[in-house]
Amino acid sequence: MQPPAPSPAPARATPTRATIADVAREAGVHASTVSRALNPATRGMVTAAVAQRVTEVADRLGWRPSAVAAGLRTRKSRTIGILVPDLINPIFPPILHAVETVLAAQGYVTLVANTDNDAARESLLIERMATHLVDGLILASAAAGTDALSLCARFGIPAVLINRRMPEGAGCAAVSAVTNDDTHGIGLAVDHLVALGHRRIAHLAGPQGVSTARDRRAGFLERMRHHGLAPVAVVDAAAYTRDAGRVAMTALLEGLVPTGPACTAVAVANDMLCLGVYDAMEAAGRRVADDISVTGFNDMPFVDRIHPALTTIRIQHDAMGRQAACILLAEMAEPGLARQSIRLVPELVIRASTAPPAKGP
Amino acid sequence: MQPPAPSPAPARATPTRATIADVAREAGVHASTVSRALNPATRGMVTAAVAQRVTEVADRLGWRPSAVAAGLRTRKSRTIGILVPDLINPIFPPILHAVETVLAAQGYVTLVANTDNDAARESLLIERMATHLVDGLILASAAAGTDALSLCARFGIPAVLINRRMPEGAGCAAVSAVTNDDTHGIGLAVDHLVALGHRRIAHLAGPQGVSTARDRRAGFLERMRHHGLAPVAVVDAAAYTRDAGRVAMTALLEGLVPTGPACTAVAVANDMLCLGVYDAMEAAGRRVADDISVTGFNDMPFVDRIHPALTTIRIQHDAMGRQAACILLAEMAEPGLARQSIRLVPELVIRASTAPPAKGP
DNA sequence: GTGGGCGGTGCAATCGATTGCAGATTTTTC
DNA sequence: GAAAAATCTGCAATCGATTGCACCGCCCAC
Repeated sequence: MQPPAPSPAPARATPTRATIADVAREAGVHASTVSRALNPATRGMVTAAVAQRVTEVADRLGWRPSAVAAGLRTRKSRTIGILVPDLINPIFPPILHAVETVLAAQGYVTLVANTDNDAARESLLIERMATHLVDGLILASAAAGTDALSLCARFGIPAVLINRRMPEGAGCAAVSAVTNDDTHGIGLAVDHLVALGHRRIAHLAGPQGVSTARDRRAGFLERMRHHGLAPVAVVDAAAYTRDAGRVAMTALLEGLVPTGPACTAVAVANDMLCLGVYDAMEAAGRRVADDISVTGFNDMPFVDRIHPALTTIRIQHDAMGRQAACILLAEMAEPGLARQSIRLVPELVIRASTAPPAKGP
Repeated sequence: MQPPAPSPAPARATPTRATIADVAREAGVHASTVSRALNPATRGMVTAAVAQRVTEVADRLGWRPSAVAAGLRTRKSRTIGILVPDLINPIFPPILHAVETVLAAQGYVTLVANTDNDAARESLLIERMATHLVDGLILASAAAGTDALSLCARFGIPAVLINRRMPEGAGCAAVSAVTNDDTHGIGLAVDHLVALGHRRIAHLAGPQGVSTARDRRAGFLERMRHHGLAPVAVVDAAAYTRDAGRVAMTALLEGLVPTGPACTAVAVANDMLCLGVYDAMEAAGRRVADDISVTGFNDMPFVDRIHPALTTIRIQHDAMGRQAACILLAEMAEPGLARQSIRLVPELVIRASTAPPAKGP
């Protein structure tokens, strides 16, 4: 553009972006001065007039900073990685949205990836993100038997867990976490069922590799004991998926798992599983609420519209995302900061999937 | 680790990653040789023995390439940006998942961001991604009156549209797109309703700024004409949200929009709107299917479990994501490639929200 | 036996921005 | 009015990997 060279079409072939050197030349100052003038943090180091002129030239030339070049020098990419076990599960998008909103406001960009609940894939993704020099990592995919945390430590990447904690043993104090009070939450479901008059209650648990499943299972048993009740049965689903829920519930209905007398209610570990529970009950000709009451967990979007509308435990998606993002920002700014573990309190949402037990035949 | 220096804790303070220079020194070769040995594409340029030795040393030192440094030199970040209007809408996660799977297999990492249907935010995000030197962009957020495409052109970033096209005028030929055949799809819904015996059919359209809404609206009108029917009413929702659907349907039910005789069926532009339609009908004491049949669009997850189960148009989430990713990869590799526009064909899924019209009173 | 060819390596420049240091200028202070 | 301090700006090194070019041997051929 500036040298009207005889070369045919540099304009089209290479829309070469202006660099800081171009701006410097045009503004008649040194590149370092341009850098200082354009960086809000260092603007104060140059004369107002110079800053003004440089800014104008930069605008005119359409200069955009290269995060890559800056990142190489500063070892900061202004990029945060987020690992999610399964984006298809509707509880994650709202959490992600909150995280992204907080981070975007601070000028960060987010690298989102699905682990598909696969530890190997998770490791690969963390390595790749390390390669891209992410400044921090938000892990919603924590599970037992995973290298995630040790990889982060090895690469020196600050991390915050969200929704799921690490298993107790695995140096859980080493990393901050924002989770729900799952124990308390499932207790609310038990209380509600008991209050309705249920005594024969089963638990459909999640995959025991993740903390939400373990905590809810333990919380269920504890709260049942508190009420002086013995659980009719506890079945573990293989994954937090609709199909795993269907399979587990089918097993429960067909007596394929050791159970006491037939249950009148089942507290399910998660809403996604509940969809499968509904499927299984429909297939078996049993009616939700009328025959067996069902409670979920998460209050994920749209479960108020399924039939019958699901009684569930509402978690604080938004607060969870926000808090995690804030903690991560704080720990990135000051790595020595004490780790914190925030437990958000969930609430019971009563809808139509729970009802008093049918009077005995 | 290797030099047991007296300095207190370099291990903790700076887990300095090994660089290519460290590997070179340790292996007794020049850095450029290391680079060639470690890059699969250039491995052939060095002796097998050297390659072997370098690889071993790199492993031993735990060397990881710096995508940032490489990116600065090569002007390729191996990063792809994806812009989504609203991640909360469950049709996007499956699409994203498909895109991510294809790209991850090629070693790319994805930068996902929500535009929240806000043009300014979209521009900001594109600029930020340009700053991070994304190699390509997948835009699911295309809407009229947006700078997205011109920004991409300015920054020289290849882009592929997905789900939504650009408005006809705006140089639509300049960019590839993978979309649904929305016109055909909504026609299937009309055909189905007509076959059930409906004659008084309304259309609840989406926000007319986006192509899916425009095409479905046009397709609806066209197909009605084909059947020799005049639409009872056409209402535009303000956005593709549950609440906008409720508002629009309420207006329709209360006769706030010019309508002919009361409708017996409404073809809705999208499943998310349908949730609001159900809300509005419930509030007005009208029964879905029994009083008014409802069809959706997208077959988003879980609409088979709402009550009554939604009759809708199924789109090919997975194929859409895959194709878009493949096209983008191809265009990145060969920028001169002719643009292509792929139109996927949707299918009708009949469930319980549609029924023959009630016999007149 | 000498020249050409070629495969393998090293050298050094490069990508674009940042930053410690030093020099130049101005301002403040006694 | 001179010395000291404060303020600006330029210089050059740096971050880590890539790559065009040159060079060095070695092999083969004539």
